[in-house]
Amino acid sequence: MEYQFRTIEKKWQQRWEEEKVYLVENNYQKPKCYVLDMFPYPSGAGLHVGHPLGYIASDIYARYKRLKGFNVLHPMGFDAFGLPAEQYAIETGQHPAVTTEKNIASFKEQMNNIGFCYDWSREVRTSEPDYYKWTQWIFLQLFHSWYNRDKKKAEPIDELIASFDKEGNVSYPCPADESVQFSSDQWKSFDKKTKQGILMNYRLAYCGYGDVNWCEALGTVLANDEVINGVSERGGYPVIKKKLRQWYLRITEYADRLLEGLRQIEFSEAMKEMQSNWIGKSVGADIVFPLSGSPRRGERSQNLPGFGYAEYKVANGVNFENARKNRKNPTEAESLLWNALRNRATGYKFRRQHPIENYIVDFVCLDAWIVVEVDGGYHNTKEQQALDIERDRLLKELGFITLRVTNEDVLFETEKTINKIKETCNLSIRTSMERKEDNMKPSPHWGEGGVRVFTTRPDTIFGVDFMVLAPEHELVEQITTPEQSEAIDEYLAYVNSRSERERMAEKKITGCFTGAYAIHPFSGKEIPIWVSEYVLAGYGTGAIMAVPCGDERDHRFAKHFNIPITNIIGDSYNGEEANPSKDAVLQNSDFLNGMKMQDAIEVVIQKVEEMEIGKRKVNYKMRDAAFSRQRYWGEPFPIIWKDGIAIPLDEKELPLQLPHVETYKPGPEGEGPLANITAWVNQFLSTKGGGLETNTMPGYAGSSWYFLRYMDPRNEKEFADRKATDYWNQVDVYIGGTEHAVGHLLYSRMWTKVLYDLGFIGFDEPYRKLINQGMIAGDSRFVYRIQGTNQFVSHGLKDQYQTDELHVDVNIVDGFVLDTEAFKKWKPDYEDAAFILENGQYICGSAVEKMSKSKYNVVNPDIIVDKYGADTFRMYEMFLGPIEQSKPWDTKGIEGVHRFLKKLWRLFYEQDNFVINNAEPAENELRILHKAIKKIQEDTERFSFNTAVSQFMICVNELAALNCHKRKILEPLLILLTPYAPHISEELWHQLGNKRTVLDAAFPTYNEQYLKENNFSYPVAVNGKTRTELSFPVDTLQADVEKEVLANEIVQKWMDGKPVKKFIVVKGRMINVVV
RNA sequence: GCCCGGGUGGCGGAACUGGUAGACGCGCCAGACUCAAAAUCUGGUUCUCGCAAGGGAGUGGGGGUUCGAUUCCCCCCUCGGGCACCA
Repeated sequence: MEYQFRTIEKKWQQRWEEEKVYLVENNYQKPKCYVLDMFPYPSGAGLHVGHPLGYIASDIYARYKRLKGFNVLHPMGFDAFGLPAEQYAIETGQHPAVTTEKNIASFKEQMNNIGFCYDWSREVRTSEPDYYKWTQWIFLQLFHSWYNRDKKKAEPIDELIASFDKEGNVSYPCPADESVQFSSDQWKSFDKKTKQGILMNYRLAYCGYGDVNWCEALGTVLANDEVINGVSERGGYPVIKKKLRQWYLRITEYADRLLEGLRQIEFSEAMKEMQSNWIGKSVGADIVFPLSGSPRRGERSQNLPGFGYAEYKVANGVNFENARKNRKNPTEAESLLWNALRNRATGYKFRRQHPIENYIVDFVCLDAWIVVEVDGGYHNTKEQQALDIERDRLLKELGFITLRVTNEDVLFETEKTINKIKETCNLSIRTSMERKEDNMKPSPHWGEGGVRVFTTRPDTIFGVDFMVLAPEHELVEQITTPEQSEAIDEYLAYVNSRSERERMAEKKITGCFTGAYAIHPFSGKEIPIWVSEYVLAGYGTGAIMAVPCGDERDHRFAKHFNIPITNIIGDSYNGEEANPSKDAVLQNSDFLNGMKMQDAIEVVIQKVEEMEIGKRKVNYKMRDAAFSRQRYWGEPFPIIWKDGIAIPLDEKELPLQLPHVETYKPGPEGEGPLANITAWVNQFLSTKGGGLETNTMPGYAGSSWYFLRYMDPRNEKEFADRKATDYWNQVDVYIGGTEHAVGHLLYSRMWTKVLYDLGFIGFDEPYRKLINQGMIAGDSRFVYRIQGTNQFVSHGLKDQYQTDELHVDVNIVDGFVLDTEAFKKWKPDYEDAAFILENGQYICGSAVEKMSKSKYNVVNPDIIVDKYGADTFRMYEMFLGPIEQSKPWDTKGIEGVHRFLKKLWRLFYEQDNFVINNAEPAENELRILHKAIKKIQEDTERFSFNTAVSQFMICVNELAALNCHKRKILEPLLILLTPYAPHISEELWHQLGNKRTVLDAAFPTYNEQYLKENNFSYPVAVNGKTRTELSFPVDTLQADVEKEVLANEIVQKWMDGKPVKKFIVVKGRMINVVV
């Protein structure tokens, strides 16, 4: 009987389905193992041979664990919401639900063809209402929660409200805007809308405003990759940034825990690095460099007190020094008042002797915009009073209210005075809050006056030779001098004309001087302020202090623009190259001289904090995640908008179903298509008095928690039963591509942490171990058409002609040999193609490229399975190479694996005779078997499937050589093979007379005893070069070995009479004689 | 520009903690079977000098540590992948 793989495979696939062998029960008694694949987006193109790589690996592992006695959860589902289906709907009018359904059906058929052990009864689809009901539910949990920084966990928002009632927000500063401060009384006095506005600034799922890529011509919002060089990919229409109301997830609050969590999970080092780079934690300081009083071109626009230190130097000499001196010599009243105001004693943060414009005020609350002046004796003169009035007027123009108190007020009616200050602040903050509500954007942190930079190296502060602002920095417009105005405009126009990509890849140094100067906070030195595209607006403060001697880019910039470089590290800087060391000893650095840089960091931070010109700061690159899309095919938000307040739907009202629509045109003003369906939007109008949110959720909503749903997929009361989530717990092995490194994996980790914090599940990392599968690249084939003709010349002869290289469908090429008849039929154009052959064949050219339709190098697994069988396909994909490595597909190579299975078959059948016998196995046969058991078990455990397949081949080759047909050897071998080639294993297992499925057999245990060798054949090297082999019993004494080796003729020849210097024996490895 | 991952026969790859480099498979060559071909089987196959016995070189290049390096260290070249020039 021949190996009829297709008959066997179809038979068993059917039997397994009928007998429901893959049904997984929540059997809490058995040890569990959860093996998960990243579920696919069901695209219209179907699977190509690259997709199943990870699925086969996880399938093998899942089956292996089952044989090892585990209750294995190995489910599959579909990430069914998404843009392509909607795009397809726009183009063809077919509803996304219909095309998605169709695509899923064909995906499932392709998968089943390969023989995966999925329990389809647990299938989930993110676009099904009974699934997205719980996506919406989790969204509401996020909406109803905030992050308690003290406890480092999410908590219900009600607890925050209780705290506000009690003490305002003193304990829990607002994560969105630190300047928002209020007392318990104030909180209570706020109206509903203000309160909700403030709470929105704390919620884990919140609404804010963000830029989108808006294309007027297409009337729609575009994804980043749909925008190329500032115009839309389709049509090439201009794209502008447009502010739209958007939902966000406050993932930044979890930055630290996401970083911490990486320590306890088994992701590859590269993956962990990618995630921590994305989170991008850096520790340093924010430092403000006051602006020098150079003329500016910008108006004092918007009545903002911008650059508090302007003219400061001109008017008062080193005025900043004065402020510091004044602080050290306060009057009695000032001292008393400072003690009453400092450390937020009133609930407001006050600074003293703080410069604003060209004044130094006694006390100021920058959040409430209140200045407090303590008037002593000399304020009573007429001239002084006039000056004071003028000063108050100017400050008022900047937005400050000045409250004047006398020395007497402070000294004798202290409490009354303090209360007065507090009330004034209260009043002010309310109006400020309202202003904010109107603008819907956070106010800048006023009064810091100057260029605020973030630096991780405050120790280098005396090496600052210039400052650089991002071109987008708001100060650029305001500080540029008239002389530099034209140059700056030109530079900004240049930057504007460049795409992000171009700016990123740019090696050239570009920049422009603004004409303005900042003042060094310690030395008082003037520092030129430049603009350059190498500073990014979105990171840190969008401005840097440049230290050329310690930073490579700063150094190049300084050299390029001839900016003098200050050396603060002596010999450690050679004048040619920046030295970013932290170990050098500081020089030229005033009070830091002689200090090691590493130690100076802390000293400087303390100093700037003391001087109140900066503070210690932990900075993250990561931004909050935009969580809404202006699209139809996604989860609707369970939110109603009423009078500008977001009102969540009740849990009982979920799922909020997506309405059926006929067109997918965007709504007005860039809203999603749902905005066009007024009946749907207003379905709660009568009961709740508002319309529904018309955005939908992004792709990663459904995929952030699907691993939980598989545990209890049909639960109608909860997203999953707690008993089930406790049992199945973390995913033990998660397999998928690297493209999800920072998106899906980070969001999913965050959601898990939130659900854990809120007590819904018992673990806070979703995936214990992650395996990344590499891509399978296509192996393209080319034909060469002689230019201007329909003649094709074989690869070896093409250089004799002028030819065009054209992709040809790999499916009509055998190796490199083109099937010319099939080629003629391939496209009408080639019908009467002529060929110039070499040796009677047309040889194609080749190249390894990404597998894609347009390159005609896509190989469909169905065709391979049809020709060689699923078992061969599975093993071959694994045999190609290490799972995490990318490699090219080569259909030719599959023959070897196929031959292996045929050879295995022949151990059971010779022609039509079943040749299995019950004889006792010989020692060498047992050694072969147990060597295989050991190796294959170890390789499977460490996901080294390619070497395991090799071992199968070695094993079968050796058994075939011995003509071994013994049941006691072959039966365990079949169990071993079951995870890799389940169909043939099951068939032969039954041929051996077994009645129950091999899927539940027990994995054989290997016996070390059979592996023991009595003799070992040692390679003998002289001076490291192997010269001969000598066999010794493994337990021979070294002295005996030495004697025999040295007596050996060949060894003696190579020793050439020289004395032995060293004699090395590595037991069971090798022998080396050194002469 | 920065970060990550790779470079081993004609090809995919193996060599787990430094110990016989090239397992296993493809391809190729030779042979068997056959009228012939396919299929199958057997043997060979890193390069190089040599009829052979045997020698020499060899894991991208150069240097180093070591009795011994594909493996560890330094420098360079090169190919993939990613990026938000990350201060």
